[in-house]
Amino acid sequence: MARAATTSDVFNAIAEPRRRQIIDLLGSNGDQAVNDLVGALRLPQPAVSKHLHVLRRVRLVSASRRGRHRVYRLNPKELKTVHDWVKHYERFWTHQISRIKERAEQRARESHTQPPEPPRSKSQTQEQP
Amino acid sequence: MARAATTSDVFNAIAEPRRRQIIDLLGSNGDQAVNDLVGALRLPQPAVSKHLHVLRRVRLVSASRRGRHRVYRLNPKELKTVHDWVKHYERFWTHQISRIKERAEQRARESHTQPPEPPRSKSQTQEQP
DNA sequence: AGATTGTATTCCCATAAGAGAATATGTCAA
DNA sequence: TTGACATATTCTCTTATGGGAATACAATCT
Repeated sequence: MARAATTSDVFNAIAEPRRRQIIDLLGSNGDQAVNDLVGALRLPQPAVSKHLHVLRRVRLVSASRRGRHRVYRLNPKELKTVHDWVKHYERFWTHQISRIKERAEQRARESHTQPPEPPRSKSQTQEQP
Repeated sequence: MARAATTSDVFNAIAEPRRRQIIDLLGSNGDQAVNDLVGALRLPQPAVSKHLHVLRRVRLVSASRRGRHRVYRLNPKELKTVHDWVKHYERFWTHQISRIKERAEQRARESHTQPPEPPRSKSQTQEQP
């Protein structure tokens, strides 16, 4: 199997930095026509249209005609999926107290799931990628 | 140019559902050896090793030898990048009050950036992808 | 040393990507 | 109509993916 389509998922759609940039622009400046985004992103128009196409497939944006322009609007609710997933890990970097607590729980989990193995001569080694 | 490498970025790394699953497993069950993950994911071992390789490249996990096992540990701090980005949009779905406020601000932004265009015969049309 | 277990790496394949260039479609204006 | 403008679609190309299968490497046991 190849990599999942960018349109298969919000996670895949926002993996592309340009698309996050588009989201940010629509979020901070409000609705925009394609050419406004082209100007801001300094990217050829077809590229922008293609990115918008992906974002529309996953419903992160919606489009409406306005004269000859096509105005895009952010639909931020679709980002909730991402937020919901990643917020579980928020506690790991927020407050010192939570972090200390986390480490204790971590150790507890380890001692539950990892029954002490027989002693080993060469013990654990930290590795770099 | 092709799509950015999965190892180029935390965003790209977590686009793959299996890798998010691995992160979740390491997060909830604590450190795990590869075979533990293989059992939980019901995926061939090489596949798991490859996903772990990607996660290690972006520092989402670290590995250490323990006898013949290789134990992987989650490094959740790397998810902060994602959280920081997506939390800007949190207000859009949390409380009703914020939402109403947001809509007002949105309208304000629009009236600033979009000078009223000449009247149009066929007015705006909502479109589906 | 040889066998066994745990994990990583390599090779092949089908699929899709994003960029660039060219072109098609759609809408208003004279 | 013709033409200009705004946007979308289609083509080609290079590159990377993730799965499967086979194999390589590493550590321990007998």
